[in-house]
Amino acid sequence: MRDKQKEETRRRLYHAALEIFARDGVQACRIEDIAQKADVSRAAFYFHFPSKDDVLLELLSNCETEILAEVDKLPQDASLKQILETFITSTSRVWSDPNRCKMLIDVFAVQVRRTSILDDREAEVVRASMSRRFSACSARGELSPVIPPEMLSDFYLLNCFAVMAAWGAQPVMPLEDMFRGMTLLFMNGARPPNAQPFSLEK
Amino acid sequence: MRDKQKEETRRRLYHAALEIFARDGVQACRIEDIAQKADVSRAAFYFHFPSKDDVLLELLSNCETEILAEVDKLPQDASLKQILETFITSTSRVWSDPNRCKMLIDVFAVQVRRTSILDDREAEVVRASMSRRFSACSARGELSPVIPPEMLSDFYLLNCFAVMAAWGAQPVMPLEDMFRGMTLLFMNGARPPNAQPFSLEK
DNA sequence: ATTATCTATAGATCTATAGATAATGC
DNA sequence: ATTATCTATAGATCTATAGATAATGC
Repeated sequence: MRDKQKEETRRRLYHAALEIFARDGVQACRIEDIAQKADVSRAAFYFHFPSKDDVLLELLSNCETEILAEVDKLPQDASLKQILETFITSTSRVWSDPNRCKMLIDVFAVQVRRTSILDDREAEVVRASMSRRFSACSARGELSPVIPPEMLSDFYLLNCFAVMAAWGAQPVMPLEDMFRGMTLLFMNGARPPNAQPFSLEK
Repeated sequence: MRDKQKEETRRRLYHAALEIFARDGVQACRIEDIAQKADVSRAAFYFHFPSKDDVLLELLSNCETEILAEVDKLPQDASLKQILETFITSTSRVWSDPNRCKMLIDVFAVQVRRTSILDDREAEVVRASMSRRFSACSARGELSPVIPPEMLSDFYLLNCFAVMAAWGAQPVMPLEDMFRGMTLLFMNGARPPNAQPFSLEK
């Protein structure tokens, strides 16, 4: 009963925060307004969330769970094409939500600051899952052996985040189309189709 | 004389801020401490910089100027290889500085939040210059014609920033080596060397 | 005299914490 | 009685601004 009340308060604060973020901006908004909308004191907000940023990380975590729900339905031996198609479709659906997309840039910025990009892979479920998928595909020869598959996966996800941040700032085309263009670039490279492999001096 | 005094105060505040950032972290540090180190009042800081973030943007701008000084020495018709070599060498030299590199993640986060990634290309000198270089290379057939060269340039720079942020968090190898690996991935793609071009359904 | 630079300070907001309230476990 | 949740509040820090000081231009 006490636990239920606690979760209910936390849930109200979470949704109130997202509303106020969307209205005033994450940085500019006052925690007082969030608490007021959730009918609790300002200090109650801090009891549940150390800071505004932690609300954004929870939003990210919820979105990741939604995305993974679809990707995890694929069989263990799904092809890279299937995996990326599914990931692109679900990610663009989840983040195209007109309220969520306003927070994309802030979510990205928090994510950058909070997690050292190379570390802590298991803490982020999408990162962990995609890393395993990329490894499986690499073992089947679907990826270049030059770079470790976990690193390829990290670079791919980072490019996805960049696409989302860019799209959040200025949605010139559907998010899904931007993902597709970036994915083809990631897989095929920026050199012309029939050119020799690109190399550097050293 | 008044101008000289103003610039001198601003310069002192800028360097004091970088010292305090390196000591306490950008988010955690107090502006009071910066002002104290520069021997001015806290309000004087705000007179020169709207916020801590603006100090970081000035740091970024100074680094960009250093990097461009070398890239701009190259002839108009420099090859993509020459351009990327020069960019990688100067960028890794500029940011490997042990004091600067502590701020890489914060600089990246500010950059993400401040500039909508697709907009305002001319405001950032490196972005503008690399965009022109990529366009010239594209016109000579050195880049894939599928994606506009300005977009390729943006993606490349974003990957550079990602590499820097990752390296700042955990420098497992020299920054320059990370740049080289990322550049080869960017140009050649993640598919295996002799595979067919990767495509998606749609 | 006017203007730009900077200080002193008021008011807003945040962060930390002592304590009130109500649920839980004995 | 003990503990978890939340409030009230003190103290820290930030942001905005009125005004002091000193340089500039007439």
